[in-house]
Amino acid sequence: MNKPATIKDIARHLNISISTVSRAMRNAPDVNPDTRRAVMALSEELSYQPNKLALSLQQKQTHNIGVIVPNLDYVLACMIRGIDEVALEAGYTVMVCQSNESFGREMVNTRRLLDSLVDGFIISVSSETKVFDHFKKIQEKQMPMVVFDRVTPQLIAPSVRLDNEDGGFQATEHLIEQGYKRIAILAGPKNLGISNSRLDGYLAALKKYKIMPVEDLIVHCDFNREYAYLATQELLSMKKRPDAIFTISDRMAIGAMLAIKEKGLKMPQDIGLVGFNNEPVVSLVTPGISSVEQPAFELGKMAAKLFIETMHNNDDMSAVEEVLKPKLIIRESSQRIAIKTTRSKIYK
Amino acid sequence: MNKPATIKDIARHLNISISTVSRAMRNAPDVNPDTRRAVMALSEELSYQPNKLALSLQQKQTHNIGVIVPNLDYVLACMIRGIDEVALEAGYTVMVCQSNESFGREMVNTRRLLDSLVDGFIISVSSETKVFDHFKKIQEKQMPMVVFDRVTPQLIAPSVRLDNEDGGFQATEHLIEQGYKRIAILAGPKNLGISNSRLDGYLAALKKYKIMPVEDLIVHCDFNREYAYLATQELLSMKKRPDAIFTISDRMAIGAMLAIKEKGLKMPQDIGLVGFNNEPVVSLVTPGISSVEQPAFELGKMAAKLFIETMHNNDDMSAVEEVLKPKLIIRESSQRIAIKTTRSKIYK
DNA sequence: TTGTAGGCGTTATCAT
DNA sequence: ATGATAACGCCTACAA
Repeated sequence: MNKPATIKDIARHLNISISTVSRAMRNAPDVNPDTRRAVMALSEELSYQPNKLALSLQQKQTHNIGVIVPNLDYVLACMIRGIDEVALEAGYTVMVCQSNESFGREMVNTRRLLDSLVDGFIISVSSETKVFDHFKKIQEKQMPMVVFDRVTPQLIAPSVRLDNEDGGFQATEHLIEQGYKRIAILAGPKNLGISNSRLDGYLAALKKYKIMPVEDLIVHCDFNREYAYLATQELLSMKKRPDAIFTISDRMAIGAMLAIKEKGLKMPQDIGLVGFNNEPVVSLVTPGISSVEQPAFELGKMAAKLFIETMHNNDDMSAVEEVLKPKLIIRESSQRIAIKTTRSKIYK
Repeated sequence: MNKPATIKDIARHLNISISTVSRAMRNAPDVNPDTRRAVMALSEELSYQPNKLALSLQQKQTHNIGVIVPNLDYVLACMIRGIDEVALEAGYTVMVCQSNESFGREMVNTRRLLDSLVDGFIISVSSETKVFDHFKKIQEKQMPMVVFDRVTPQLIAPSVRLDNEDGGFQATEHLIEQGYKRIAILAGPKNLGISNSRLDGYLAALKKYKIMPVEDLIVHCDFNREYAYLATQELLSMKKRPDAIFTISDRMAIGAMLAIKEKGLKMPQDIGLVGFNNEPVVSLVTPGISSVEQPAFELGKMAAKLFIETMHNNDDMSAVEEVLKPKLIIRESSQRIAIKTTRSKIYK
């Protein structure tokens, strides 16, 4: 109906100049209190809203942050909440785009946001991505860019990530302490950084306890339930089957659990199981699955903080690398010592 | 480093006027092929990218859609994927904002996007929201607005939603057909539309089979696991306890299941259970929980389609109301007739 | 076929 | 304390 009011309209109505209105609006020091009051009153009446586009065009910044994520699963959603929290506080609006783990989609989204829609990016790389030119374009434009969660050495930028190696270590050490001897690992795809780090942690734990790693117990498989299910079936049909499995994601843990149950094995007595992420589902299945918890919300907040800092700081921050510690949450699937103390807690 | 090139730069380099460059860029019909080639070549070389802000300012449209959602849970994430798919196709970029079920946050987000950042909205209302002024402001601005998933009569706008009543009906009828006699319902908060619709479906099914509804078996409780757990404990401690429970969300179903297991009752023999949403978790617990599946991805696509239509169509579309049918997925928790045929399917 | 001029809504600079 | 003017990058009459 009535198109939105502009400072021009206000100026005309009040018979003063545009610049005065603009000043009054922004609480500039040198403007007559009466004038300001008049301006405020009228702008209220016309329900004036400053036009962000014009402002952005003029100031060459949008106060938007582009967030590119591969999907919207539980952990990522938590992280985004964290990003959102801090960004809002700092006066930024977050634009979330999901790439569906697709390289092409990731490129399209990045390019779109790059077209003067955002001041910078907070990025978690799609698993399909092996070329990083579209992200490098961001850096060429001198735009702030923070990488989070899925960090890769191929992308030199300030980053926030979990100490994945420590996560792998904690999980494996826990299994060792529970008396498991032949511990297998379902690692993810070989090209994924988090996959290898968690594997490194696993190896480090074995080393600490002077256990020789067995090649057949180290299985690389895709990041989902079906593959984990199949891989576990194979593991369990070995002549010397593993007596514990560490999977580097909860979804994989669920797959493993299905195979274990099907085989008629009991957790934690016959076999131990530990997952990664501590998604809600692991506390809902029976037995509850132990899992390495990520401080996802915190991690998101940290990413946004780092972004803001990069924004307001002209120094090169690309060497900054925040690393958060995970925390192992122990449930029935891996706890065979002192079982009695945990039995009571059926709920939650 | 080098600030982005503009048509102005190109014009200067080529010693032609800005408008000619502009025309060449947009494949206008009346421009000399040679000129065009030259322009194209140079714009390539300078890696020219049109400035979206300037364009939006000039054309008064941004080609962005604001999507406001209460959270990023499984179902909503699917819907957003659907929205994204269609929007991208139509040349729109999606800006997702989550309100965290908070009224205040919802207002802030809406206002921010309203400030000339988007051309319109696709909205799912937060559960906390009881006043709709911030959304009405959208309509006052004559902006397209589509409501999806959580629809409310207080917001007159084109909408896409699930046939929640039918979902409630299907779930309840299924339980009746399986021979359950005293069927309880864990409904959500009374002020939520989807809650009441699913309850209506429940009542309709009872009516069809001439079963008198029992007041004590109709429980309103908050939309989460804890409350459902407590409510179920109460139900099970009644002298004439229900022999089946229909919960209007899967999270509630999980809560109910915990209470049922704790009580030592077996599903589906002693008691039947049906949830709503068909989230992945219901197929992972033991026994698998039957659940009403939403065509979430489709629903999202539909919402975006409706949005685009509203956009390109000046007619009043506020009466349009797309309703999609849900589909009951039957698992072990409710199937006590012909159990043998399902037993084989342990996996998936 | 091409160029000129004005405008989109805002701020910044320089006068007054 | 206030106004006039140019600029941000682009488009669209209208004129040449």
